[in-house]
Amino acid sequence: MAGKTRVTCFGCQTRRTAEWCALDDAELALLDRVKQPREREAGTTLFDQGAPCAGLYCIQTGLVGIRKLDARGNSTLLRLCGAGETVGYRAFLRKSDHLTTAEMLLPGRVCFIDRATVRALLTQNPNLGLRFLDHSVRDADELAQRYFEGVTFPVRTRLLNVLMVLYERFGGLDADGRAVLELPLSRQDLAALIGTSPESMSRNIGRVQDEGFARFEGRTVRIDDIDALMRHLPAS
Amino acid sequence: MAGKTRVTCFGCQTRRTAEWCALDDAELALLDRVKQPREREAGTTLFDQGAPCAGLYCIQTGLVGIRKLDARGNSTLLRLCGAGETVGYRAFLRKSDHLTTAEMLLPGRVCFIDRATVRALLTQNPNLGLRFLDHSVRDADELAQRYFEGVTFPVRTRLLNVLMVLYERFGGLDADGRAVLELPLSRQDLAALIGTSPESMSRNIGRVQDEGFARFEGRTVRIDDIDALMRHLPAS
DNA sequence: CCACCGCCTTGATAAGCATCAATCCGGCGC
DNA sequence: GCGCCGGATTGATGCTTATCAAGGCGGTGG
Repeated sequence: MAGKTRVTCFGCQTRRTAEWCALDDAELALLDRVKQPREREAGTTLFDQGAPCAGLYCIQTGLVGIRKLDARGNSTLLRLCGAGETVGYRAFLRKSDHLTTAEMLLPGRVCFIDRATVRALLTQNPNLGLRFLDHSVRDADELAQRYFEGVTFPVRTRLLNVLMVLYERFGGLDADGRAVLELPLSRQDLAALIGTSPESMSRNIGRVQDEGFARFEGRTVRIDDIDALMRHLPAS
Repeated sequence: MAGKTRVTCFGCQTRRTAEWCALDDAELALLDRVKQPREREAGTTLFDQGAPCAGLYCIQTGLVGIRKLDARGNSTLLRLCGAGETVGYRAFLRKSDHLTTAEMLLPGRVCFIDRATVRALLTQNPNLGLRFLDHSVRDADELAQRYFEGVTFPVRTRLLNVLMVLYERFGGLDADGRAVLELPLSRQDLAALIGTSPESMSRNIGRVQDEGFARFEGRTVRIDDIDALMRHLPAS
């Protein structure tokens, strides 16, 4: 136990921004009792495309990537999920197999909540369903936006776009007050995130560097002039 | 009134497959009282991208296309909605402006249900929310699939794909037992539906004709060998 | 009938992108 | 150190697609 805090759902900071804040104390106690927290390494999967849905996964720390594959080995990152987010809920609500794979991109702690418990909580507390409804609507809106960008904008534009999105989520200012972003992704995952090949990603990174928008050193990105970058983006 | 049937929500055949089947008789009576049915011509819009959400639209007959535009005139058809479907619910649930435009592609009758009524019904009947949750999950799944196809498959494959989807929905067999599909869309809308230009659509139609998959005569498509067509599709 | 207009097609051209292949780089184990 | 391996880059090539431009085709209204 030494050095390993026992985190209850009550004390879980991320819960407040998530679906589970709809629960009352009794329901939360149930959730706390049955949840199965587990530390997971980067690269491991929470569930795999085509597998039946065993339950939900609530991310406490770390980063999860939602992937979609096809028979010929094409792979795409549909979205990134961070602390507080619950993944796997669509297959659960659909009552069918997972259409995607959830993979740990950064190590972290994830709680598993079995199907039966979720079903019990959902029937007992209608507000929980409404929270999932909110989540699903946001997901759908985001996917629509990504589809639109995917079929209308070239790779360079999508790259600049995703850089801004990642900056808002993972970026900050360095000691000199300059914008810095530590990418939580490999180049090939970055490519998969905007739906292109690693080679095209590499070339376009070089291109936006030549254009002076950003400097890439490994996984750290320095953005010299954020305003200039944003002016080059299409109105979103 | 002659020749114009007064359709109540009770008698509405399409309701049974839609969100509103969650309502009891009293709630249905309320819906029937406040709903505003209206015949709409092709080309008119139910709501426009950027406009505030006034309420929901329940399609009785006809076909509605959900469009997304950007400042530079790019247009994409995100999805087609037919009889029984309710559109505009995402903006309503998000409590913000519409992110898309809903346009009549075929003429038909659409009922408008104002915001206040929907909100009242939603708080009163938790099952209604769960129905919308189902709808939203299906939308999100479909959009994920479309995004994946959009960034991984070339136009020809996406065309064959959409032809099969449209065939399942609008197709049938002619007198000789051959598969026929009457397209409810212009060529440019067909192009917008798979995220390409009208020129590329035209060329790829010619190509699948040369390959013998289908024959296009105006908006009617004759598919000689459906099995051969399906074998050429990537495993979905 | 003719002019007009939108939709569709076709052609020519250039840009974007995937693919294959070779190379380079950094980390890790031996 | 040395070899190995996966990720990343770079180059060469060809396919795919967008774009611009021109022309056809089918309506509708004068």
